[in-house]
Amino acid sequence: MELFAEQGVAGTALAEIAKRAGVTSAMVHYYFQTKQQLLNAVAKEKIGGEFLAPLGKLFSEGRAEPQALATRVVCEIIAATDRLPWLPQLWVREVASKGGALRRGMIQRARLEQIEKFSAFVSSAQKEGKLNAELHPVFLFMSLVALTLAPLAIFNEWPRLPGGAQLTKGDLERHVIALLLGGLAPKAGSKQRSAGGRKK
Amino acid sequence: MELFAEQGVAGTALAEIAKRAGVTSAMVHYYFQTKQQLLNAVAKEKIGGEFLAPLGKLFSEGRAEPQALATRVVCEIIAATDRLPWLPQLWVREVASKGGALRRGMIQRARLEQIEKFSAFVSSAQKEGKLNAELHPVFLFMSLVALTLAPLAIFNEWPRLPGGAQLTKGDLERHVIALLLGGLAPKAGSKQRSAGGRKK
Amino acid sequence: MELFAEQGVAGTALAEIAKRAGVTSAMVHYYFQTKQQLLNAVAKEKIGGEFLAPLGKLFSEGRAEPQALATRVVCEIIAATDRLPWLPQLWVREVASKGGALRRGMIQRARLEQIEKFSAFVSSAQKEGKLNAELHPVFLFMSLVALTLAPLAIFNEWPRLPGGAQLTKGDLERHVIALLLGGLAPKAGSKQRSAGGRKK
Amino acid sequence: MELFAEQGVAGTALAEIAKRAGVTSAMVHYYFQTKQQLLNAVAKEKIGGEFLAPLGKLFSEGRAEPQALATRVVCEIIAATDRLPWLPQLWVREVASKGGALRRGMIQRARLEQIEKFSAFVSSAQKEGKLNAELHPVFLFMSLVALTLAPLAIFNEWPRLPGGAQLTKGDLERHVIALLLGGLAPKAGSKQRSAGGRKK
DNA sequence: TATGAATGAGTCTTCATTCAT
DNA sequence: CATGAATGAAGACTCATTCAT
Repeated sequence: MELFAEQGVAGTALAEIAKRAGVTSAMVHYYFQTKQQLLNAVAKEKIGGEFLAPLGKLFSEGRAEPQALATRVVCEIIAATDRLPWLPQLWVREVASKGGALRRGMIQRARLEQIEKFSAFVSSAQKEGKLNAELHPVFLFMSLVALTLAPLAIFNEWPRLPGGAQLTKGDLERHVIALLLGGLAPKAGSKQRSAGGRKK
Repeated sequence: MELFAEQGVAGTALAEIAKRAGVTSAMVHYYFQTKQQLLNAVAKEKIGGEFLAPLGKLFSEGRAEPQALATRVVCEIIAATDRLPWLPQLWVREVASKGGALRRGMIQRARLEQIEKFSAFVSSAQKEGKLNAELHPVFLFMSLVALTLAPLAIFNEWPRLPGGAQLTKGDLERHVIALLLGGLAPKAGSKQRSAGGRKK
Repeated sequence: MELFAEQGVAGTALAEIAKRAGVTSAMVHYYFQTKQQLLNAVAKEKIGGEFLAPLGKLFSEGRAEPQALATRVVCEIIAATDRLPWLPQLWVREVASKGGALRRGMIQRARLEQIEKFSAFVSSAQKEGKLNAELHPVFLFMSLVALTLAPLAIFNEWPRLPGGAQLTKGDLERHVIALLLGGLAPKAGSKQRSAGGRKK
Repeated sequence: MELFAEQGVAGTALAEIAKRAGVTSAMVHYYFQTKQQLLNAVAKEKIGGEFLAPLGKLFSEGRAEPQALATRVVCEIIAATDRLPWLPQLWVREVASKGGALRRGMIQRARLEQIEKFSAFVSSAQKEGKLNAELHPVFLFMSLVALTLAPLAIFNEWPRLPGGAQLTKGDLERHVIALLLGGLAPKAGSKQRSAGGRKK
């Protein structure tokens, strides 16, 4: 996963993986037949088992407030990147990218298992007035993921800030939660109209 | 840019680009010396000139309210993807990805040209109490980009929703702006109960 | 033999044979040491035992008329392909082909065991005027084999005839025997002069 | 063609061909894209142009006696192997063998272009009583080819005969023509009865 | 007797790059 | 300015063979 994340699936030679594992590339074929199958196997185990599964539990558990749920989701995603440091990179490269090697599988798995539950929950919270009604349930899920994984993918090579400080995961977590808590809160009255419409 | 976005830089043979352009690959080398330089040149012109430059103007223009600025930035990014349909893909693949072919250049350029101005503006707005003080200026910039480009990169192949509806850019724009307007608003009271942030 | 005939010896992986036999490829090596030896062993048993041996008997048996012998040889060869459906293919591929895996062994075995007896018999029949004197004893043996096995190897995938009929082994047998009986008969008079002789 | 004939198409590495031609294997791909296409190209030119085409002419030319035609076909085939020494081997290996790399193409081409004309000619000659009526037109064509090419493929590595003499193409030609002239001749009366029928 | 694990050598194929023309 | 020809380096995959168990 490290190599796939760092160099992309296409950019990683099986021989390199084999070397890192202390074996020959022929042996990798012996066990996995093909590069794609190696990826599938290891992705299912690592991403499915150690990222999506725990995440899914949050959705299934007790019906918390949407705000609390979102907060926990963000924390869970960020915490997952401690266990799986390659996750953000792999996500942008192989899930978010067109033709990404994990895209089809992940989107389908994520969508079926997670998003529908989450969407339903969001929709009902919106109807109850507990959630900003202008948010879109599906995009909200993407937003959670994008707000966390994309910056993590980027700032891991981020140059020093002007002041010299380095960005931390804690900073990101606070930022995202702050943004979300504000953004999720239901609109007070009708005063705020969704400012800028699009032309096209 | 289309080919780079669809197949990734590494996955696109120079010969393919040459063919699409109606020339030989030897000629591409004649003008650009190397694949990387071709990429740099065309990225500078296309991304620098048609995406970052217009975006930079927004920051330099009149000192708007932060909320209004964020809204305009989001609209501008999404509008840019009409002119540059390959932008979201290229961004996730080659900017957001470790080792992405555009990463170094883009991050540096973006950082120098945009982020510092933007950060300064955000910081001062926070001090004036016009902006949620818990947000992080640098991450806020990333958030704007991630909230728009990442979903655009993903949902262009998104399967039909359960209801059968297809997601549109307009949906995304409304969603992101709604999230941001809420998230940017300064905290009203002490607890995080703020039913509806209000701008001062 | 089936796999060797269908895909050629070189084109058949030992693992495939092992799988078909319900064992591991390591075990095939345990018993046969090497692919070539496996082939030799199985060819000796199958081709030697079930094809060449019965064929040899015909030559050793009572001294029939050459015509009757040839007829019986043809019938025997064609009948053998009922028991050993892979025979024609294996013959063209691995015996008739230069570098064929069975070539050396088969040619030597066939030559020693069969051809000399057969040649002697043919020669003496020619001297007695019972056989077309222009035939060549060694080539006559090859002709018998080629006239039967080559068409069988080919027409097993032969496309439908124009009329839609499918060729059968019976058709072939009748054809070959008709050709041979005519060809073997001693020249009646002087009418048919072997038109164009070649020098080289 | 030499390498393909000696070692089979599957057994010949492109690198070997390239070496023989004094170029790199990458260059072979530059011109032919793939091994199969190289084979197709070269087979079309060599077999199609230098073997099948001249052969086809014989069939199209003046309506000779069947015997004369068969004689000329045999001579032409044998003569072709002087120009194309690899022909017999390539024929047994890649045309006659199941899964042979040239099989589909050759069978189709040969069948369409040659066999139907030839069959029609044979049939009509049979009806006119000029040709042994028990022969099968399609098999007769195969017989001509098999009687010549198969022995040529085999005896090019044939060990010395007992007497020490080496077989020559001239010997083969005389033998085949003798066999054919006898075999083609119409049955005199009813004397010769197609001896051994098949059981199955 | 049997096999799972392992591998070295080799195959086809791709591609950025070079260069003579 | 432009290109056809050419190639070295690399990559995925295959397979006969070995060996410890």
